[in-house]
Amino acid sequence: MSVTVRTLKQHLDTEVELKGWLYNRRGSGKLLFLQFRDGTGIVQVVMGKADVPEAVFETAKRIGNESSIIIKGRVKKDDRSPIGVEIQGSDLQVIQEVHDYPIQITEDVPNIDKLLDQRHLWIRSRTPHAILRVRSEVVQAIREFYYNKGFVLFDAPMFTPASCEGTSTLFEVPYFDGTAYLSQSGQLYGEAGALAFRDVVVFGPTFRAEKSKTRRHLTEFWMVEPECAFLELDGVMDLAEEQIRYVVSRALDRCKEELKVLERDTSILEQITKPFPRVAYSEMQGVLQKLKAEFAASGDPEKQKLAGDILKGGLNDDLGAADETAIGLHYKQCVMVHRYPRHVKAFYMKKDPVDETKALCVDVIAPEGVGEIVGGSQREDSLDELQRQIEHHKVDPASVSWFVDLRKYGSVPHGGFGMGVERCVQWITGCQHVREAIPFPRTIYRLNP
RNA sequence: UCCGCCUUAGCUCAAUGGUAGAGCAUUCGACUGUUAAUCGACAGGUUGCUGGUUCGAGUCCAGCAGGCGGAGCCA
Repeated sequence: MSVTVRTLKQHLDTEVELKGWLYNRRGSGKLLFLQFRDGTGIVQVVMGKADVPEAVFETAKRIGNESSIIIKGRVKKDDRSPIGVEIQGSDLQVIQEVHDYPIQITEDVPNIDKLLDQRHLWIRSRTPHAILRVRSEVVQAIREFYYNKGFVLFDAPMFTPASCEGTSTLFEVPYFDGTAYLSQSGQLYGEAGALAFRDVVVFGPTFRAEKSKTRRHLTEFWMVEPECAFLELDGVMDLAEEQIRYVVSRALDRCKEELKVLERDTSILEQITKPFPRVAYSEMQGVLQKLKAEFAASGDPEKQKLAGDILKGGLNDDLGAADETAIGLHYKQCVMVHRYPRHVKAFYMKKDPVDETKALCVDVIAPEGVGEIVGGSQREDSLDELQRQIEHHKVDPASVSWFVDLRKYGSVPHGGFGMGVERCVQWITGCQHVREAIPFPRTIYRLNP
């Protein structure tokens, strides 16, 4: 019977056939331990010289890592095995023999660039395999969360006429006789969807031509962007909190094996069931000033260095990376910072009626150094105010005239947010580079493989 | 765009300005319970490129190239 490693426990003490690849081999003159990989897991095949034909034993001894093979053997319970079972091998058939596989099994991530050159092969190894399985679970959890809430999946175009957010850099592509830009957010289209379907979610890749070279940036990344009619800022925060909590719990629940392989300390992730602190930007300034003094006075040189960079942008600016790190260290939980100064935020965000210098927006800052994973807001629903902001932010009016229409024909309060899938996966898996959280990462200096 | 760091064997890294080294991987050998197996042996090099200083440069200097981390911007 042909089976997979994942289901082996259901076949105890039966003869099975496994199709896959040789992951690694240890052995002696008369006993071989083949680490066999089939994509669903890794199992040890034990092959005694006396138990198989001599030609089979010689083949098993000879073939190199990643040779494609078919194994026959009996499934045995074994407490020494990480998966509880091993295979008593009786036959091995080679599909393709390999001898020069370029990646070593002793794979930590000392030089990510060299491994990324081999990304098409590296994804077979334990660590990337585990991370990408968590990603798959995270994406599935996101889809189910919105589907179960009755949201309509509302796909936004990738080719767009112009920028959604004036400042960021866009990828230009030739488009017949003109120019198109790759989408950096589906949000504006999501707003049109929300006024048609009430609750929608845009989920797809987005593109940013930012020349960032950090552990947290990609030029192509996936973003989930819910957008809801009649949802105000508090509702946006509720939705973001509920969604993050759902996704993290699902990963903790269904990716235990993967997180074990990744040696992830899940103690902070498990705090996710507690409410997220919601701190107004103006209040956070005070918290940061206190943290700055506290870190400077601590004996820890790393914290002292961090203290120097806290509130570097001044008291009325966007929060910087040091501020986000400090917030993560202090709260050890996802923190929602709301009502930033309007001048640092995008044109479509609604102004705070209580304080016109602030926007009705929220950023969710994840702990453990990942930084911002969610940015959202209540949207400006007043036609006059939106037009003033378009002018003020120097957005091309022609390219957003359809968007302005949404404020002419049945405008209502509405809002939503965007969450970066890779940053979320980076946080959950604790992987060092966001590049590890996507199968084939695209960055400023990498387009291959 | 700016700042800092790195580039030596397939990989990870050593080497006061004075003969180019180790671990892992590969190859060969030993081993019936290994889990990144272990042990033994062989082999592996135009020290990123170009120039300079020096009796002598992997090492010092300049330029270039590639990479990494960070700032800004963002998710």
